[in-house]
Amino acid sequence: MGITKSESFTDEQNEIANLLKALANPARVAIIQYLLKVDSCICGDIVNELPLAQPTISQHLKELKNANIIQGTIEGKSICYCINPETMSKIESYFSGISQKLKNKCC
Amino acid sequence: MGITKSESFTDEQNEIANLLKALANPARVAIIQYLLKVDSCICGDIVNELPLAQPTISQHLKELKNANIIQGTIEGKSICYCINPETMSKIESYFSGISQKLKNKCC
DNA sequence: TTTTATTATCGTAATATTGCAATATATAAA
DNA sequence: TTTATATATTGCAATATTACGATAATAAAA
Repeated sequence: MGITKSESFTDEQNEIANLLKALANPARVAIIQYLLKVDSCICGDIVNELPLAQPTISQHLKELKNANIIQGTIEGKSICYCINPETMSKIESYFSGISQKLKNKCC
Repeated sequence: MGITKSESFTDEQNEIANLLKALANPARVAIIQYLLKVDSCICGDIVNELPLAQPTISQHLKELKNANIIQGTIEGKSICYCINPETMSKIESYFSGISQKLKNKCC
């Protein structure tokens, strides 16, 4: 059906799935890596960095923004995007929790 | 186009994206959580646990297996699935690396 | 106001994903 | 061998995602 049965799962399960979905694309991974690389926050030169058209980048940024993974602040006629450390930290906690639990198990 | 321009990105970027894509679904998040909860490794009673049909679960397990996030060993007439701790640890490292880098920046 | 630069939105085509019924396969038990 | 149990595969319908050209919206500069 192409439609995920979100109602069948917990809010937490859906939240994690949505966060990971926002990151689960090489272009968006590249955007995050670029945002990490540049010292200061950057704006629309992500378009010059990646081999994708401007509307495509804009769409990817929107998805990252919707998921609260990045945030953008208007700066003159351009927009400065940067990573939201809180969301990243939430994702990190999720995986470190899993790794922790796995240490006490065998397979 | 629905097609991701994978060739335009690095192997690492594609690898991370693929790992996250495998986890980016509430049913698969639920499967992972269930696998974490049960002490011993389990088999096909995931089907009884989740509100999805058996072929759907089987497909999700296949995706998790393809991504090396879980592994299954044949045990009699059933199959015992468990989480692959190495892959999980790889994902954890990726995010802890990001969080680490973010500590030295501001936005 | 007009121009220029920057980002967002719309519309659309190509492809991917999700879910399930039906069915196949494999293995143990009778 | 037949039957029962467990899992996988196939085929399909509904929906989602990815990418981009065209165009709109916004705001600074001329």
